[in-house]
Amino acid sequence: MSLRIALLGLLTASGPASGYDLAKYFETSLNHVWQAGHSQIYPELNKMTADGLVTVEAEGARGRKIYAITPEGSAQLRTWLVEHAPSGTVRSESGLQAFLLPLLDKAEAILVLERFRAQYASRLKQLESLAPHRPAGDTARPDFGKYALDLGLRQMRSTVQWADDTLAELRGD
Amino acid sequence: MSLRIALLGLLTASGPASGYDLAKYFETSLNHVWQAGHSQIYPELNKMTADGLVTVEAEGARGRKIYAITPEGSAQLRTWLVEHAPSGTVRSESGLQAFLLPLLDKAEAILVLERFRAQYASRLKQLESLAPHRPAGDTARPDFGKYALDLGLRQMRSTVQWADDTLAELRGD
DNA sequence: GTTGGCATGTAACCGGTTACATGATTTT
DNA sequence: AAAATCATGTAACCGGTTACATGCCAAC
Repeated sequence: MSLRIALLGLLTASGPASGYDLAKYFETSLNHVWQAGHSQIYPELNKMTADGLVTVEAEGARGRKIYAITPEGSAQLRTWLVEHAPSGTVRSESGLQAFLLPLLDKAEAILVLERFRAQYASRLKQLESLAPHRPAGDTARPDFGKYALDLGLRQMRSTVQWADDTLAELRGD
Repeated sequence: MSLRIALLGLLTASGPASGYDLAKYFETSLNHVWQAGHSQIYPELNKMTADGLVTVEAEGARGRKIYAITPEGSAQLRTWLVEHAPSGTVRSESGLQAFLLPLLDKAEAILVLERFRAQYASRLKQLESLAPHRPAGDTARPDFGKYALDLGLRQMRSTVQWADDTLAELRGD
């Protein structure tokens, strides 16, 4: 379900786009929140076309298909947003490593934490370099991604901060 | 893979336990980091037995099987912890809703955010009520879950804070 | 003319969820 | 005697990942 929603959301944010474009948008604007590769996107777009949520607006060179969201697609997107209570399931390999840290002796734990910190710091940097998605000169469409970006930044920062504090604690013992 | 690791970690943290016990530990100690239901756990324990990572130490009433981690299991757990760079994939329905918030008008966005805030606030409360897992009187084993709990608390707090700040912004406009 | 990016697709596999199924023991 | 909880399992399904496969067009 959520893949559909994400695709409908991106189509709304960007206007008509191809599967290829959408795959790229996943990598840039939506990457810290959801991700999907082309092998998942293309079949889904076909199903969504069959279900009337998107239409192939035009076909360009190299078999390129431009999809546009339909009114029914918009309606479904809106309904999901307003009605769907997001599932609370979390699966974080990093969190699992944090949980298991006490298994290691101090020196090893520090090494694991340093790798952890580096990974999140680089993701943070990446997010910081990401300006909210808005096509140049477009003031009509709302500022997509702005809130999610802020949320992502805060979460990344507190995660890096945790790693720093925990490293300091381990080193200080 | 990670399910195995989580099971090995729990067996290390708690000592020998049944699949049923482990399912409960998932709900309590590990819940904010990883989750798994019994239908996933039982088959996995059987596979892990076949692979020599755990053994059925004893069989109790009602077909209860007590599993213990083997040296090979410990080795594999340790290797994963030290060597495995956790994958950065994130899939957050909440984050997706945050991304899509600009689609809604102010009143609706506030409703969605309030639900969001309530959900995370209750998860935060739940985490706060969770003392780090340590069997009474046990000082031999390290303090499992302590770090992961701290990390989880920080992440929850900054998420709730984001919701509060965003609500304030929307209401102030 | 060959390399690289554009563009779409399929198939096998794996991990996780939901639902079904069964039976033993304890509590009320 | 009935209800709740303990305890283990299986099967169908679904979503996501990896790998395979193909062809077009532009730039060098």
